[in-house]
Amino acid sequence: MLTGLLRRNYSHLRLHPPKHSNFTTTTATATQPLEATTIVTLVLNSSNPQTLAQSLHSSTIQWTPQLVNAVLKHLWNHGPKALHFFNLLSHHPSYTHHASSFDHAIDISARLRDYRTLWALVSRMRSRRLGPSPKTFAIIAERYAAAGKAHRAVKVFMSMHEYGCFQDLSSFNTILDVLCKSKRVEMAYNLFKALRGRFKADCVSYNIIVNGWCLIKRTPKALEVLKEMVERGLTPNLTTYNIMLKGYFRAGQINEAWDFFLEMKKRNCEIDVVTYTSVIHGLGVAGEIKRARKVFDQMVKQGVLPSVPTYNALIQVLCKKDSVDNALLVFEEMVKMGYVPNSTTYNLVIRGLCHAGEMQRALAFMGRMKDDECEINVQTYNILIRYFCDSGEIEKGLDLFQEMGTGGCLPNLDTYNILIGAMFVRKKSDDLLVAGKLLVEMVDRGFLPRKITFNRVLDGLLLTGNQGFAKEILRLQSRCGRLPSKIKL
DNA sequence: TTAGGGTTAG
Repeated sequence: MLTGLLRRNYSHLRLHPPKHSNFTTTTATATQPLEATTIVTLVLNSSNPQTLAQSLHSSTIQWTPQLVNAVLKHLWNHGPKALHFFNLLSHHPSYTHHASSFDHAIDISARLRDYRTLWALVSRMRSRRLGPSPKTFAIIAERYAAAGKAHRAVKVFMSMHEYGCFQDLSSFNTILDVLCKSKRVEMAYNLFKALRGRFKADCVSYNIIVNGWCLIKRTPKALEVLKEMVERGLTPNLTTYNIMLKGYFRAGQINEAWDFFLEMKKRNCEIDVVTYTSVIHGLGVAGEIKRARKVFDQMVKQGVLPSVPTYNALIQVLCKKDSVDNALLVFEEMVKMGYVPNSTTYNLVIRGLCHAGEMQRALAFMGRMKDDECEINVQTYNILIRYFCDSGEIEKGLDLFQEMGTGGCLPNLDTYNILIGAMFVRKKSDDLLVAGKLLVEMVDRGFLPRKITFNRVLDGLLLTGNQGFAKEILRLQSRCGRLPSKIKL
């Protein structure tokens, strides 16, 4: 009965795209082969594994690793379906998976925290002599670290040789970088000190560690490592200096950053576009728009051409600290100069417009992305959905959400969190039902909601008299291992 | 996938 009620009131919130959706008109990835999006629709709509297998095994589809990888990429935000697709295709009579597709499938299982499937895939890969490669281990280590299992990441690295994959300096550097990027810098530094002799740590290894300390805003530590590097006879390069410069800005040490920049110039460092981009961004974030502009003009005079990221940096800080209209002037200027704005550029402008309350102009830019064949990504949708919801136009947010379901861009964890959060503002009982339905759907797609999300939805459903649905959610919460400690089923 | 520059909000 409950599902009937939901279907009646919220049919606009489709769980799956309709059979004959306007898939190709809403997808922005025009560079992908058309077939990939067609196959994605097929996989998303099918409920019968046998019929799906038949379709996938039919001789009309010319499978290539590129096509398989494109489909997996599209299904990235629906992990269970992605793995289902990968498995069905594993039984194809003549096609066999490429190593890169195995890497994708391993990446997806890791993100679902389905470690059993992950290691089963690694075994299959090995028995078919397709790997695992250092890249496979980089993926696995990164996912373990991102899931808060940094020790497992290190263990995986240490056991690589048991899978016929020998550790060398580059895989050592990879694990250091993985740990640093997940903010486990202390652990990375200890591993580095323990093994730097064995692997003959190079300039790259030191740069990774220096960057690690900078990422957690501990610039004195970064300087210490930099000194150590020199003492051991390694020469810092431009990358080292760019890391340090960015680190000062990130830590809010604007004067130190500026002095460091001047020092780099004085010492005739071959300052590059990355250096200038960091300075422009750093000054802008600190509110020093005029100085940022000056540096931008200066770089052109020095013969260093701005890049798309340079324009992005300037556009972002203008949106934040100046005005979106000035940012738009820069946007049009870059286009006139022959630069091709990327998704980030558009997203920055769209966010700027949303922030200024110009929702219609923001939507117009989304249309311009389509015209320019620029990929509309999940961030683009998330920005617009968030601001529509924040400004009380929840229906428009839901419309965009629905467009995602039928387009080539599936919602991610952020999308669900934004929308579920928005379902509480109107204090409408029906909204809570939608929140519950979104919660069910996100779990179905392999996302793990936070405990607080479950609790809020549960409270809401109980308060609005939806005891039945609340019970269903509670069971779901239990299955996800997110049960509050006090409650027993 | 061996290192550095745009995506995040209040």
